[in-house]
Amino acid sequence: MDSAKLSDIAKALNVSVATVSRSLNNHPLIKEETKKVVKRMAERMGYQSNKIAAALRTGDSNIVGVLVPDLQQEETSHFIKILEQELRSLGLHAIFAQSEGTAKGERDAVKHLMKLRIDGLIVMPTNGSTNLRLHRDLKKQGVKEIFINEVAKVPHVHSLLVDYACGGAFAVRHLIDQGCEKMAFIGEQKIIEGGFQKECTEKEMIHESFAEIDDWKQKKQGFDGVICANDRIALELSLFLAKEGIQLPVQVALVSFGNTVLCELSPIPISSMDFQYDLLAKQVVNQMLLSLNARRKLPASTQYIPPKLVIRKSSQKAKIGWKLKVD
Amino acid sequence: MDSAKLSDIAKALNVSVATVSRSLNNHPLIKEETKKVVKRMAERMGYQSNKIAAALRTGDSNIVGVLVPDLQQEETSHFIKILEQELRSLGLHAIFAQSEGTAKGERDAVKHLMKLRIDGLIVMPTNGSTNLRLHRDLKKQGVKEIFINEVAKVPHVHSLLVDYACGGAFAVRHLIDQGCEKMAFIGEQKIIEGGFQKECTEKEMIHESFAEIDDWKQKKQGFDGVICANDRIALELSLFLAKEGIQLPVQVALVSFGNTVLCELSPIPISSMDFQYDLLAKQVVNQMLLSLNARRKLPASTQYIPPKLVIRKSSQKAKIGWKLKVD
DNA sequence: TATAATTATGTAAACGATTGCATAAATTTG
DNA sequence: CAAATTTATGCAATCGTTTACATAATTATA
Repeated sequence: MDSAKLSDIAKALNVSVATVSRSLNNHPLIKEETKKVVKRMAERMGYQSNKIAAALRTGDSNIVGVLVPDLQQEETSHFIKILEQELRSLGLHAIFAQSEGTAKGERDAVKHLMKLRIDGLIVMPTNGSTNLRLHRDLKKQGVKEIFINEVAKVPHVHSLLVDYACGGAFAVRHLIDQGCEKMAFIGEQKIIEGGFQKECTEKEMIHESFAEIDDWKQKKQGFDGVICANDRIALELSLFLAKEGIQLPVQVALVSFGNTVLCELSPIPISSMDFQYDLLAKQVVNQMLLSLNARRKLPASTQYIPPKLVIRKSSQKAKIGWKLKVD
Repeated sequence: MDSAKLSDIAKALNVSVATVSRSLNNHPLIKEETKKVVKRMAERMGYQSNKIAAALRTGDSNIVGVLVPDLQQEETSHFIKILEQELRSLGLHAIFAQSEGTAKGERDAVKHLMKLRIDGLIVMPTNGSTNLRLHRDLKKQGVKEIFINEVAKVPHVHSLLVDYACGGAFAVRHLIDQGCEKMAFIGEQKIIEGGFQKECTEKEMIHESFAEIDDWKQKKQGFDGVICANDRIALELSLFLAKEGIQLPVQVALVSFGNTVLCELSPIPISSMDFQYDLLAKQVVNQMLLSLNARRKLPASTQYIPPKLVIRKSSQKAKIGWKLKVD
C-alpha cells in the first residue's frame, strides 16, 4: 500500500539510510559502485522521493506559488501553461492560485500558499491593488518573489513586464511603413495608448484615441490606420467594416493586440501583437531559479519583454514594390 | 525570518506544544478558555500552520493533483478556475499538471505529483491514451482518483462526464421545436454526433453529418437546421452565411457547442450548448471530498453532467405565438 | 610498517506537527 | 472525605528525509 522509503532500500541492501540518501543525491563521497547499486534497487522498488519529508528537513519545499487574478483569462492560460512546463522541468512544483485581482483575494491566496511553505512566488497583480505589507512579510519569510506586469515596490523583488508601450509604438511604426497617415486607437489600455500617442507625436502623425468602437464610427472618415487594444475589439471592428463595405487592409489597415485565436477567425485575418507570454514565462522561471539559488539577496531587477508583431492580412497595405524599396 | 511555530506559542503561554496543537485543531478535550487564549496568541504571532510537517506526521498531504492535457485550452481554463476555488475553500491545495494527452506525459506528470504525496488526483484523460497500470498503481498507493470525461477502467475509481450525447439530442430537439425539418451536423465529435443521429432517427428527421464546413457547402440547399461541434466552426459558418446572404436564423437555424466567448462575437449571436464545467468542477470536488473522507473504498460511480443550451439569436426561428403554444 | 591522509560509510539528531498514553486537576459519587 | 469519574494537560514517539559528526576502511606517505 505505502510506497518504498529510503529505509526499505537500506534494509534490502544492508547499508545505512544515510548511504542510500547520499547515493540518490549523488553525494561525491559515495563510491560510484555503491551509487549504482542503490539506484538500481531504488528503481526496482519503484522508489519515489518523498519531497514532503525532505522539505521539512531542509526547509526548502521546492514549491513555487503562482498567483494570478483569474485562471480563465486567455493570456493567463498561456502564461501558466509554460510556467508549469518549465518549473516542472527543473523539478519544482508549481501551485497556482487566484487573487481575483483584489487585495483581500491576494492575502487569502498567499495565506493558503504559505501553509505549504513555498520557496518562491510569482505574482501577477491587477490594478495596483497589491498590498505592500503582504509582500514585505513575504520577503521577511524568505519567499523569493517575482512580479509580473507591475514594478515591485518592495526592495530585492524582481519584476518582468510586457513592454506594452513599446508595442504601441511598434504598431504605429508598422502602419506608417504600410503607408498610413491618419491613425486611430480604439480601446482602453492606458500603456499601449501611451506608446501609440508618443510615437504618433514623434512621427508627426495625425492621430486620435477612442474608448469604444462606437466613438470611432462617428469620425471614421479619413482614418487609414487603426490600432485596437485587443483582438476582441479588432474582430468586432473587422466585422463592422465588412458590413459597411470598407475594405481591409486597403482602405483601413488594422493592427491589434493579443494575437489570440480570434485573429484567424476574422474574415480578413488580423495582424496582432503577440505579448510573448511564453518567452515571459521562461524568463520568469530563469529569474526564479537564480533567486532560489542565490545565497544572498540579489539586487532588484526590472526586465521588459518586447511584444512581437504577427503580420496578417489586415495590415498589409503596402504594395510589394514599395516594400522592397524600404527594405 | 522564520515563521512562528507551535513551540513558539507554547513557550509564550507556558503550556505544552500538544495543548497548542489541540487547541488550534479544536480538540474537544481542551478547555474553551484555553483554546481562546491559544488562538488569540496564534493570531497575534501571525502563526500559519505548517502543512508540510503536518502532512509528514499524519500521512495526509491535503494536496489534490489535477492532471489535464493542456492548461491553455478554453474548457480546461474554465474547469481549473472553479476547481482551484472550490478546493481551496475546503482547505485543500490544488496542484495542476499537464499530460499533453500522451501516456508518457501522463506518467511523468503523475510521478512528479506523487513526490508531494498527493491525497487525490483529478484526471482529464485524452483519446483513451490513459494507461491502466499507472492508475492501478495509484490506487495501490491509496490515491483517490476521479476521472473526467472518461469512464475509469479501474475499480473503485469515480468518473464524471459531460453528457455530450445528451447534448446532441437536446440540440436536435431544440431545432425541431424551432420548426426545422432537415438537419446537418458539422464537425468531428463522435459522441455529440452520435446523440444527434440517434435523436434525428428517433424523430424521423432528415439529417446528415459533415466533417467540415466545406463538405456541407456543396449540399447546403434545404438544410434549415445546423448543429456545429464547436463554436469555432459555428462562427466560421455564421460568417460564411452572412457573406452568402443566407439569413440566420430564419433560413438556417444554428446551434453550437461550447458556449465560449466566440458566440457573442458572431454578427448574429450563436445559441450554444454550455458544458457546465463549473457545475462539473463542483461535483468533482464534492466527490473528491467524499472519497478522501471515506474510511473504506466507495463503490465506483459514474455521473453525467447534462449540458445546458444557452439560446441566442442564431436559433430563434420560431414565432412568438408558436412558442407560446408549445409552452 | 606505522602513521597520516584520504575515502567511504554509519550514527543519531534534527525539521514541526500530531497523537497514544500517562498523568494531573477538577468534579462527582458513595 | 476518600474513591471513582470525568475533564484537561503533558510527555515523548513518530512521520521520512538530510546532514553534522564520528568512525571504519582504504590508500598514500614517511
